[in-house]
Amino acid sequence: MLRIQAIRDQKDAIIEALKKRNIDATPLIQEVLELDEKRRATQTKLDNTLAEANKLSKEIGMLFKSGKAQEATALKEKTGALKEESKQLGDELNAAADTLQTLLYQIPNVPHESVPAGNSEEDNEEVFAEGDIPELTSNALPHWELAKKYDIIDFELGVKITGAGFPVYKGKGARLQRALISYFLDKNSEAGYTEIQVPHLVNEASGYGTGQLPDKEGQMYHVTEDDLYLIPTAEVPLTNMFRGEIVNEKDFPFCYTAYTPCFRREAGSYGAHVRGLNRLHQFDKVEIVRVERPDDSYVALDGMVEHVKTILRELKLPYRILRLCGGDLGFTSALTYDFEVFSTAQDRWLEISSVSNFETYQANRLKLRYKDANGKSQLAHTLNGSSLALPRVLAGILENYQTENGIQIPEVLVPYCGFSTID
RNA sequence: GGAGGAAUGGCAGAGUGGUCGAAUGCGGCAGUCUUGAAAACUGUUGAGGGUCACACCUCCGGGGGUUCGAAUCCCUCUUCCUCCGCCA
Repeated sequence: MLRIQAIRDQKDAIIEALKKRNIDATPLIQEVLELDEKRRATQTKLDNTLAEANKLSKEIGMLFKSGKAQEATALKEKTGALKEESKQLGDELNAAADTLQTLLYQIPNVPHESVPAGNSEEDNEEVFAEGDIPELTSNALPHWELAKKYDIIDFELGVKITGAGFPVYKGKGARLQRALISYFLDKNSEAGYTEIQVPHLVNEASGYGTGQLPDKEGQMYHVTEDDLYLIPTAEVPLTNMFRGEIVNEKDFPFCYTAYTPCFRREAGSYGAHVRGLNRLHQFDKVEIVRVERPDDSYVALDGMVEHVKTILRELKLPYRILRLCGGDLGFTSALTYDFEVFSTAQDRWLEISSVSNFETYQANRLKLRYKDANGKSQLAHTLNGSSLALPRVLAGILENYQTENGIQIPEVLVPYCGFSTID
């Protein structure tokens, strides 16, 4: 959520920047400012009323103490009207504050200046590419065929147990999954990210903290009995560790990594592009999250991008990095880099990581602050990225590493797997 | 799941109707002393709204109530602890 102070100070710049997202925020911002004005005016009135009531109460106390009960009783009568007034003003204040909050939730984050304008993924800007696209034989198979051929992933079995989008990994497939998780976690730990295990269900407040709520509840599985949500990403519990915290400036940066399964309803996604591992309701992901001092957050973002690069380099997968355009940028993000691996047998790019800087947008919702040198509270910056999402990396490995004699395991994974070929 | 107890500032912990945003200790920060550090001593140290700055207002787990007045009394929810039951 944008800071109301920022909207007051830089209204025009914010409206201008939001145009990159192809929205005209003018009416919304205008409404916000009017409401903010009203809220503050009401607050002042209420404060004055309460101040008067407080004063009277004190006087009554004194009078009773000095035995002047009659005068005290006379004063009591005056408080009735004040009470009535403050109640009404309080209700007005709450109503204004609630509406203001609702409006603020509707304004997306302001894109970073480097974000290109654009409407769709077509307009994303390729900023980097690396790795050779392998020459496959003419009878090369997409990963879902390979999974069946070597009996390592069973989609039908998942349908039987749960439903579409819940695959069952078997034998070397399961082992390869576990190897990837361990490998990613090890790489992240080496890079200074502290490994964490988090709950896979979160409460409503956490959903609001990172921005899944109130807008995207349809994307999360909701356990209504206990009012908990299955996490769509480890970002939610990891970032919410900091909800309501005031951290010490000298403790920056905070770097965490966690492996979790991720649950997404993916309502409305069907068709060829969601075949196999391309889009699932449950998948595994290793996430990295950072909390930074505002001045350092873009250096940190670059650092995260470099880190993910080293992993893909070691896996020897062909990939590219896109800077998302305004139209494709997530609601809460200021700048996002997507990593895509080339799926040779499908002849398409698959998104495997998304690395974002949210600046103060999440921190403002989370009330995640630090004390600056002057002892003032400031909002921190939050960032996160996948490092990495498993299914599409797996798809990339299966397809790009397929040979006549089976699927070769990338060298760095062999020690984790305990085998070098799936055949 | 049943019975009882508890929730106060970074932490510990006092406060059971008015002068309490809250004693005290620890921790943090600044200073004195010291070549420097430690110790000792002195000062300072919750958050939010509001203001040019003050004033002022709100917050003692969340919500509601009683009262002129609530950290303190009542209701309710949540969480934690103890005992019992169940159990990976």
